[in-house]
Amino acid sequence: MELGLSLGGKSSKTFHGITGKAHDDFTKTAAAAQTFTSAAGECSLGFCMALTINSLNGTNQKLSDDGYIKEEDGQNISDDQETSRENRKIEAIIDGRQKILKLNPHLHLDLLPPSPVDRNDPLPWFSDNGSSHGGSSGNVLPSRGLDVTNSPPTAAGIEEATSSLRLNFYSYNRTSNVLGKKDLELRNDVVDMERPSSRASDEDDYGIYRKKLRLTKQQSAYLEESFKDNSILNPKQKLELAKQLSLSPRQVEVWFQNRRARTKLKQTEMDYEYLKKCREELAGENRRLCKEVQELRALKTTSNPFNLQLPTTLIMCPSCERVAKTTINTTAVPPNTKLHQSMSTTSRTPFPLSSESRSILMYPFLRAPPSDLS
DNA sequence: TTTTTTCTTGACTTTACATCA
DNA sequence: TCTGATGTAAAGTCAAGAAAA
Repeated sequence: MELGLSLGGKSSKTFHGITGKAHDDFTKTAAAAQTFTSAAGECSLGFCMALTINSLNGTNQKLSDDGYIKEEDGQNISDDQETSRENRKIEAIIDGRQKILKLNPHLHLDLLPPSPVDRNDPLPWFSDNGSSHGGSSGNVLPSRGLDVTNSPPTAAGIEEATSSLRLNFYSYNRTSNVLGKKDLELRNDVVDMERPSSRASDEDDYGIYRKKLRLTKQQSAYLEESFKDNSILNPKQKLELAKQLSLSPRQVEVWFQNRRARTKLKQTEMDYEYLKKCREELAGENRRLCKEVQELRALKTTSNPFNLQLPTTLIMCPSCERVAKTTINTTAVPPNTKLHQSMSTTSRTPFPLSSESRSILMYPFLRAPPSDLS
């Protein structure tokens, strides 16, 4: 079987990307798309789209039991570039299908492969208060299948369901990367909707558009709570969480990786802002002190007119830790001498010094602030 | 109402490191 | 002790989709 994409209802080209189980579903989709086309008319979107399904035309792959596309003879299906180009339009079809659902909510579509996870297994928030999360219909998990038969879904419900539906819909074997043993185990055990790892572009090797999953608010909230408890999951916790949320362990792992990275980024930004503020405060303090030094120097010049341009020396008594400024070399004056006592008691400096000014004299390296601080 | 810009976030690749057989 | 395989965190990045302008 083969899917054909018809744009404008005039041309029909083959599509190799989806076969097997999806055929029946897409038969419905195609019919619905035509219904949609006739209902909405060609004028509404400027063009009309319909998906039709042709017989399999020598395709070399089939859909495996787990919903993944398998190659039978090793030939890469992406070789058909023309087909790949057509595949890019699948996304538009999906969007169109959403519109179809809005027009005909009783249309039943279930494109998903059988899920190993019990769809009726309630999420924790269900078991807590029994309330369903917003937008979804009852106990039908938004990330599992799309059943629009029973109750007309809301727009949000459609979006939630279809976002995950796309994820399942586009699942296939990861052929571009080497799979680790654990990956294979996870895929076999839990993962039924693992998406391709290759992200060389927004379309994969088969030319199918990658659609981005959006976690529901409930899923995000539950992950947030888990992150508060423990920002790093061990494999067991990861599997448990994935099962509870009906996500793949890989998705949970990626979510936690991103969460850690973005938490760290926010923390770094906060640290930067704090340090920036400290720097500004210190720069202001430095400017104030430099200004005071200038004032003191000016005061020194005016109050000591006889201060000649003689070599000066700052000295500090090792016993009393008092500073003296003199034009003679008194560093060799031994303590407890008359000269030392005279310096210590009467003329430590040529002018009175405040404690702050003394400290400045003791640290004469304090000069004008660096240019980057001023 | 439509278009453009910005932000959020799910997912990917690469690298480095730890552990184990 | 060395080596290769494996798993995973961190850093950087891309891009879809939502939100804001």
